[in-house]
Amino acid sequence: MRLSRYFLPVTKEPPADAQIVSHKLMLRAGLVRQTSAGIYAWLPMGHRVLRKIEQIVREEQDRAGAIEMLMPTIQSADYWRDTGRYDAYGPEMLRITDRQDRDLLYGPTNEDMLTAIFRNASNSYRDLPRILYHIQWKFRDEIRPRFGVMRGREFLMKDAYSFDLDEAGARVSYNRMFAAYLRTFARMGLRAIPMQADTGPIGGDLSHEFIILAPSGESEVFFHKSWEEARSAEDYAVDADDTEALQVFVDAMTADYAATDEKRDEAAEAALGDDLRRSRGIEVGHIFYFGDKYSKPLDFKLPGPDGEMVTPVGGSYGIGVSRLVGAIIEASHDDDGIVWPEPVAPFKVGLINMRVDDDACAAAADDLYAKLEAAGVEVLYDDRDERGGAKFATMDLIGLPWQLVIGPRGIKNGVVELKNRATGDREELSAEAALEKLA
RNA sequence: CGGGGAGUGGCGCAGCCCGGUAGCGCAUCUGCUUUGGGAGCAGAGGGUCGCAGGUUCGAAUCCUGUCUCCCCGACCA
Repeated sequence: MRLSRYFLPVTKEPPADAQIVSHKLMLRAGLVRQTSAGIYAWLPMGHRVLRKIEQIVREEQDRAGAIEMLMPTIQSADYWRDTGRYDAYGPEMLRITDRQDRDLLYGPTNEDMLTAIFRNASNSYRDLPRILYHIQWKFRDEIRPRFGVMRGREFLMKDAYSFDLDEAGARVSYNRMFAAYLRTFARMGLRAIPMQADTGPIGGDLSHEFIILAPSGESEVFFHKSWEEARSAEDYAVDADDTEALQVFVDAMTADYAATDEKRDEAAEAALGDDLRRSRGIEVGHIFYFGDKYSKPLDFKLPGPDGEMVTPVGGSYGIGVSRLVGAIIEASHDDDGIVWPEPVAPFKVGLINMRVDDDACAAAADDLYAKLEAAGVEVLYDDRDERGGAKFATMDLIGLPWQLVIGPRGIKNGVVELKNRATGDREELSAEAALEKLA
């Protein structure tokens, strides 16, 4: 993409409304624009990041055996009346009336609808277990939206729903999602810590929040120092179809203490002593088991293997996709701007032509741009008629992992400069070598 | 929802108290010079001051109402 033809409104100063660093940077780097309280338009650059994150989530859901579908944003109130949640949900749900005076709502979640759909379309225990998911916009009329996309009213969420014959089966589905979540966040360059969370009226231990450590986090969290170690997706490699191995994995990942403020265990913390860490955290995912909470009121029963009717049990599993954009920036930035982890970066390379009016420079940059594109490298080519300093500042702000600089100085010596945004390391090398390194 | 604050060119702000017909920085456009970390000089364009009513000869400024946004708190992907 040529920057001269792109839509990337970057600014030196953020609007006064923005408080936290990710919100400021998202506005300055031209990722989003606010259109109402807690509602955002995703500009081209932000949209690319959102899609990258969404795709990683999708791949890991698929790997875990979940099946993608898509449900609507607008739901009939009847789905919610059938589960008894229409009156229970409260003002956070945006209620709408259509021209026939039918009650509709903008979905804040989809348990009610999906359970009804799944119930009507499944016939026996052979249709279980299943995990279905979709990635769709939600609306929750938050009392006070804030922190940009971190607590918006409209947000993109991946929500999955499992259906199993019994609790033992549900635990397997739960474990699949548990492992998938750790891999998902690790692939985005995030260290997410699974923390015991409230299970509500169901009880049990099958509820975890996945927390990213960041000073701007909304909740205070406490954990064993072992979670400070960096981990990659490979550290979370486990065969989702190997039930036993999966349980061993989950047990290992929940062995070390980690709790949110609400679930603190003073005795456990005292036992940790100096190994206890405390931080602020951002919740990027939440998984929980809810038993027959929805299948029962919907009278969802299936003939079991022995001919007896069985009420399936389920869980739901959410990831805040749009929130992750903010969370990643909170976890990865410096004074100059965003530092995108490569897997979620909107472009891999920022190609800078230092002197647009220099024929040799322009020719070399055009050539390298064409070759990068041909090699399938996602490259943003700054071909604007700007001074070098302005281009460097823009590139640092938008945080692409690699900056490839072509200027008269290097051209003279037959080299280009490659800079790593995260480390600041620069090296001079031939255009061919740079191409090979980036392709 | 309770408490606080703010709406003035794209962004950040001043002007309001002490009414007299809108200003500054950044950004934008043109020209010249410049060109490896947000250039300099000269010139130019762009707002009628959230909206509605009222007071007044005259309202961005005073009064009333209303809408929107932000911050703190209780709640949450």
